[in-house]
Amino acid sequence: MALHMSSANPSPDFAERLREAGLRPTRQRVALARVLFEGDHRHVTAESLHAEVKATKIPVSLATVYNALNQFRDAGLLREVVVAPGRSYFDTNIGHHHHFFVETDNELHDFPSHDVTVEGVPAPPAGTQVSRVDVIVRVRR
Amino acid sequence: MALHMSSANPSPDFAERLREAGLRPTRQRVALARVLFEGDHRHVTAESLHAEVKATKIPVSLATVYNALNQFRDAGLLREVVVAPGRSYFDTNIGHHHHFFVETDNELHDFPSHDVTVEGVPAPPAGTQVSRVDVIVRVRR
DNA sequence: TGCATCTTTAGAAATATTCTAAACTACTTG
DNA sequence: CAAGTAGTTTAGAATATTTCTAAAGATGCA
Ligand SMILES: [Mn+2]
Ligand SMILES: [Mn+2]
Ligand SMILES: [Zn+2]
Ligand SMILES: [Zn+2]
Repeated sequence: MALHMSSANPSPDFAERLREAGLRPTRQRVALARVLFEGDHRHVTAESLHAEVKATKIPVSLATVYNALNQFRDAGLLREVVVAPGRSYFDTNIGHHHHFFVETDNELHDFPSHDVTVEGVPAPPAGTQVSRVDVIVRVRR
Repeated sequence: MALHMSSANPSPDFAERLREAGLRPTRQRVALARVLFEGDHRHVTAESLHAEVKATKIPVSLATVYNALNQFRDAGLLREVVVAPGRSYFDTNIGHHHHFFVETDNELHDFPSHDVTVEGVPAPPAGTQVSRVDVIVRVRR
């Protein structure tokens, strides 16, 4: 019986992916990319990612985690989802989708947007262009 | 020619409204309620509201503004809209509506939801109930 | 290998929000 | 209307998140 391949990463050459994004593949950035991108899609906070990477014995400071997350986001490798004051998640799923946010336990779950339609939104304010539409469905237990 | 009445406040008895919400109508809370509720709908931050109320010569601390905003929100007098890390707005419009967020100048604009439909949202995670659906249309100049 | 440039880091700083505990005030009851 | 009490406000400290600084370190190119 064959092992499953990770869905989105047939050849996990993280150094190459970073170079393509215009970022030097440093030890810290490669370690962060590996944790972020080698498995299924994730929603991480700076703190949670920092804890995970430190557990792999690669030395990395929290400032570097913030730097890298902001750079990855600016390069289009991640998107940022803000659900509550002081609760910012970085999302490795950069395709079109929306979120359930379970307020009672601070969990974020994806749902695909291919079935979701947001209709009837009026024209944006004069002189502006839409950059993204976020739908957050807040739920509680 | 008659003066217009403020749309939502035919009799602006703020003390009474606070009592109905289970809050003692203290000098600070009445002053905050007046600024928040006497005109049209508003989107304020704790800092901006603090500055406004201090300008009316009612002494009020920033801690009290935070306390009051959280209490007003918990009482259903306000809702909170989080658009970016560290940018939380309190919204005096508690009816169903959604927002344009102009990222380039941190402005929040309402749009009515009576024309907006969000369709195709899957069933929420098992054991949870939807408390609210937020649609934020992010735009830039 | 040498060098310029970019990156990482510890620690300080900035920002936003909450907490503490003491002083104060609104409502109740006599 | 004079207590009494429970709720409220406050300054300042604390917490939490994120960014900045400047010095040391790593990367990639010649
Ligand atoms: Mn950021
Ligand atoms: Mn809050
Ligand atoms: Zn997601
Ligand atoms: Zn609004």
